[in-house]
Amino acid sequence: LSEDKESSCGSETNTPTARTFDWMKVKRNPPKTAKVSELGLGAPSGLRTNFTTRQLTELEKEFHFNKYLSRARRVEIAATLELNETQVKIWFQNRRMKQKKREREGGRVPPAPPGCP
Amino acid sequence: VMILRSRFLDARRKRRNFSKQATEILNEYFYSHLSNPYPSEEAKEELAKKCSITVSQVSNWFGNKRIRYKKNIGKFQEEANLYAAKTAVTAAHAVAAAVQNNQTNSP
DNA sequence: CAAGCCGATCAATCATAGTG
DNA sequence: CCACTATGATTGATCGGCTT
Repeated sequence: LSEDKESSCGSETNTPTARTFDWMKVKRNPPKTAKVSELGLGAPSGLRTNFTTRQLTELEKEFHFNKYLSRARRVEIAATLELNETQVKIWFQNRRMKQKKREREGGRVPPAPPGCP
Repeated sequence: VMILRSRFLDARRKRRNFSKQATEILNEYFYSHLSNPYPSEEAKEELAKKCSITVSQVSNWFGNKRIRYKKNIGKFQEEANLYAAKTAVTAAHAVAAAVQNNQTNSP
């Protein structure tokens, strides 16, 4: 027993400690937002889209109405907000997770024990 | 696009650094599992309790730590060695205890 | 087989806390 | 007091797995 095993490293400068493991090499593919199909579309691929306040407000409004979107509704929203259907879909996906996280982390600690002006 | 970065209303972002001890616990786990620093949900809950923070905060901490670590491994070399040594000592103690305990026990 | 969802994670960024 | 760095949180988007 006792042996240490470096899970798959090919060329790590064998330092006693701190080797290079696979998780350190993970690289995500760049976002494929905005396809190249449309000629000269202002949306440069590989960039995190910055939603405008208007878009976020509308999405939020819709979310309170429906937690899940129908295909038709999604197309409508996407067109109105000038976003891809995928972006709208992903937004709702993330929004649902966010809400769940809040609910879970919800019943928490309102008590302000130590000093709290 | 101008200065719409307002992020109006982010009062909740009144960040507070974790206690020195909490950071100590998180780093110990991180460096003792450097080959796979992905704590399970159960491990996160345990760490959260020990650190007196939420599970989400534990997740955030590991997420930030992993990204920042691999972004500049060299910058964390010292820290890595420090904790590696620390856990090594703990492991040694455990092994020593195990050996003593196994003297009369063989599989 | 393709599409949507979930859960976890990534990666870039924001805003603040800490240090010099 | 200010510049610069360390760090917690947020979030659009990706990855793998499972379901529909």
